[in-house]
Amino acid sequence: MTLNQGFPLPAEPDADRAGEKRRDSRIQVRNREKILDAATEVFSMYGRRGATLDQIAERAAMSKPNLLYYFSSKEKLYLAVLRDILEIWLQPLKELDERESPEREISAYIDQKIRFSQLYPTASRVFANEIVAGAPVLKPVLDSYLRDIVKKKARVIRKWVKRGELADVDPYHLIMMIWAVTQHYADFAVQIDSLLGKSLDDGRFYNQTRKHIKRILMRGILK
Amino acid sequence: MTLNQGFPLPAEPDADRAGEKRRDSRIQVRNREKILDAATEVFSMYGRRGATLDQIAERAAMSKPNLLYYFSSKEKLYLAVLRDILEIWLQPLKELDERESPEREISAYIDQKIRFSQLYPTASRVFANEIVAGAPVLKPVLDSYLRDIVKKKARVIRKWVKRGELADVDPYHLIMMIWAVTQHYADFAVQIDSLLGKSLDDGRFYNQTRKHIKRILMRGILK
DNA sequence: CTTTAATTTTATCCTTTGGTAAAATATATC
DNA sequence: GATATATTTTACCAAAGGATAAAATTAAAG
Repeated sequence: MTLNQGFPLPAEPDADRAGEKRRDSRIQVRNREKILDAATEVFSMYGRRGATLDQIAERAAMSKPNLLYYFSSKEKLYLAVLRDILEIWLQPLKELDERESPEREISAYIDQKIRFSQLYPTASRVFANEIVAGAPVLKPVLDSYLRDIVKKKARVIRKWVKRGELADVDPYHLIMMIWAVTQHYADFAVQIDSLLGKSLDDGRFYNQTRKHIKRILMRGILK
Repeated sequence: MTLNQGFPLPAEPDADRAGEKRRDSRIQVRNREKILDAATEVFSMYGRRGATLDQIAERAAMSKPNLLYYFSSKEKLYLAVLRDILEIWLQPLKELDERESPEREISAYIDQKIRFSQLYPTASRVFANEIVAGAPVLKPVLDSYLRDIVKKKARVIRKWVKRGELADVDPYHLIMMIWAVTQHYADFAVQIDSLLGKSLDDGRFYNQTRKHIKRILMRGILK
């Protein structure tokens, strides 16, 4: 639940208790988690600004002042939610390894991204909401942290192309294409439900989706 | 600006003036448009609930009560915005024609979708926001109108597959893949800007993007 | 140029919302 | 089991936000 390794989101998600107090009693942990879960859901439906503390508190089954005891403001809570999401969202990309074959690596990457969409659709939507809204909070992180990682991984992909293991694709476009397609199934889940009555929760559909995406993309980029 | 041909959004976007009055004086038209434009921008940034009439009014350079003279509630205004968007969003799909080759048709479809992302990125984001939020307003439309059209077009794609002109792809997944990839460039424009410092407004980038998407997708689905 | 209708402004209302204060209760420590 | 600390509840508050009323102004029609 910490998941906070060195990117510049305004330090300490819930920094009020500034480094004193022996922290994290059992009840602390439980309540923070309850709140973060509730907040994720509410933020995903109403956005950072449209979400209300009352809604979040209700969903977390506690009073609003009680919630504010754990996160001293709505903004801090939102930040804490984003922080958690970003880290798991980004993890798979970090694992792209140039020493392996692109076939294997990109395939694995797609798998992980779809898995993320399946496991954390709500979190994905909070993230999507933030970006669609113009990344009012995350912009600095995108400009630095994300940018660096992607640049590094673009280099990996370019190397594969040079080695002739991959068609001549632009690394950035490829990465974004994978993001777009895999996240779509979480972010636009309602639409998919309307059209197909299915969701990634359905194991059959999950696999069909996964394979379909991979088939088209891999065919499109492998030599 | 009407663009309202028969889908069941709670009839009459701004239905107060219920069918009397000779409508649409010059000033009416101008102000409604100013408001819709302002609203689109504000809704795209803050979502249906986070957006405020004050912001919209300010951006439209008029007082809040004045705005409410044209759209009698925030909800009606939101609806009016969505109505306009959905129609242009959907238009290209309607044009898929089974009598033409899939190569030509799908290629043209992708072109149109990217063009939409270029021309109406803000509108695209309002739409994205609505869907990500769970389509609280559009759900009925997705369940009926959109569903029917997509079903019809899925049939077209299936026909191409049967004729052997297309690889064995699932029509629904293909359509959603195209949506995902093309919309991404409008909806996640900030992210792209962070990573590349580019946007579809840049003609060079626009074309590079278009070609790249088409190259990978077409390669992935053509026989 | 009136007279009528459309538009805009000003003042105001009620509700929601983020947040605080302080009292009350529960939990942990000695 | 008393004392200190952590947690929760109750009672509020000020600002923001959607909406209305009615007066004031502007535009259109005859």
